[in-house]
Amino acid sequence: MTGGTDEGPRRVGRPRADQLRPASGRPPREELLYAAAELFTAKGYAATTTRAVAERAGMRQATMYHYFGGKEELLAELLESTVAPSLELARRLARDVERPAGLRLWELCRSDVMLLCGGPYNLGALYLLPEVAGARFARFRRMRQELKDIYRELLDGTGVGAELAGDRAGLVLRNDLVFGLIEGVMLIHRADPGRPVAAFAEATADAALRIAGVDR
Amino acid sequence: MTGGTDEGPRRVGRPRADQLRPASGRPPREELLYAAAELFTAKGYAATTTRAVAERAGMRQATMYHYFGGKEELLAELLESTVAPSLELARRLARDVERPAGLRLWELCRSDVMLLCGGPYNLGALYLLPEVAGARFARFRRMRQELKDIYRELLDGTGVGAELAGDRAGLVLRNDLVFGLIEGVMLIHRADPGRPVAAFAEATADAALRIAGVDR
DNA sequence: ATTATCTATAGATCTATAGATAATGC
DNA sequence: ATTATCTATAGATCTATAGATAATGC
Repeated sequence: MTGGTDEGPRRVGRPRADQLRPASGRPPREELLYAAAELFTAKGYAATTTRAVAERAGMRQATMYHYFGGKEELLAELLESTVAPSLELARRLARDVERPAGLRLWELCRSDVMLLCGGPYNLGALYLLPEVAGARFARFRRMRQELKDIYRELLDGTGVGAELAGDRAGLVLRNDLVFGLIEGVMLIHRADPGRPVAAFAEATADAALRIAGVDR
Repeated sequence: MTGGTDEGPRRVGRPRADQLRPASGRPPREELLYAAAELFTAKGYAATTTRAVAERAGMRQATMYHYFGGKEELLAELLESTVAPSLELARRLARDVERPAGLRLWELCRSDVMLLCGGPYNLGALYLLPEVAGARFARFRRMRQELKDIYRELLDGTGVGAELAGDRAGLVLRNDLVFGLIEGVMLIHRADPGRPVAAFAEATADAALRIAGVDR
């Protein structure tokens, strides 16, 4: 009873107007990223205003600029922080040459679906935004490309490459189909957001391997 | 030599400023739809201004309002006119009970990919816009839902339903996966826009049936 | 002194409407 | 008279910056 309730966090800086600070306990920078993710995925990037992001994060519009240079920086950071863990796993799987490539490809697909659909908001929808093609997001696209190259490496390792008898275009096409299914998984998740994500991720990874023509 | 060159089209109404009218020969309403399709698919809906649409169509911003009530009306018409031919084919295929369901499903997938990727601009990208969830586009979404129901009807008819032994959720999931692949086909097309579309459409239809678990 | 916030606002849009204008049609 | 267009603009934004303010830290 005497102890640690959070009545006064003793913060540096001018207090916020009203009781704007949200109860989440997240630091402001993170709170802004969460707010941006929710709004960008739900309404799109261009349709989301800096005011909407800031106020959902519990601060006034101008205060956002204390933490980020602008809207583009928010999206860039969200994109890169989404693809980063996926790329990390992919690199690890690529080195793990003991296990069959088909299993590793399946695992990568499953994990990516979890990542894109499993969070509190649907990060996968970020990949569908037309703005991602913009120059500001080149770094994200480079990371995404490296990830895709690992998909191809794994697909090649399954023996599909041999089956296609050196038909390079055919291999690239299969990889594009697999990668496209995963990248667009949000379209499927949206159709029934209530479906348990873990089972959905496995089913989607199964589908990806069926597309690939791999028996796992 | 004497005859019908198009020097003076004798148009009603005030002439356009400068030589704004484009050489395409399309009527202005259609020209606006083309311009909107190009811009919406390339830059997104919210990021496209009415000025950009109008000027690409060769007229001043305000003139657009002579043909359309606003931006939303442009997108609604584009969405509906894209799904309409697909829905028409789907209805025809649903009635054509003589042919095996797997073949008909394949044909529907192939045709949808052609429709979404085959045109001069990539209509498929319209389906990825976050704005499509908006209330104004309910009619499009209803049409899209009817199309999706026919996908399921055909999938059910392939015998996958029997194989899944009345596992309704499993059937719905497979259909979501198939439909999601087709709906997101633009993500795959984007990866290599130069690929010949006809062959790409067949390969994608093949992939869809592999996802479905149908042997065609 | 440093920090996190606020208020206020300049400047740049963007949409939609009002009303003028310059053709053809009758 | 009708039509297709134009010019001009009101009103509503939206982004990013300037500069004030109210805390803590030393």
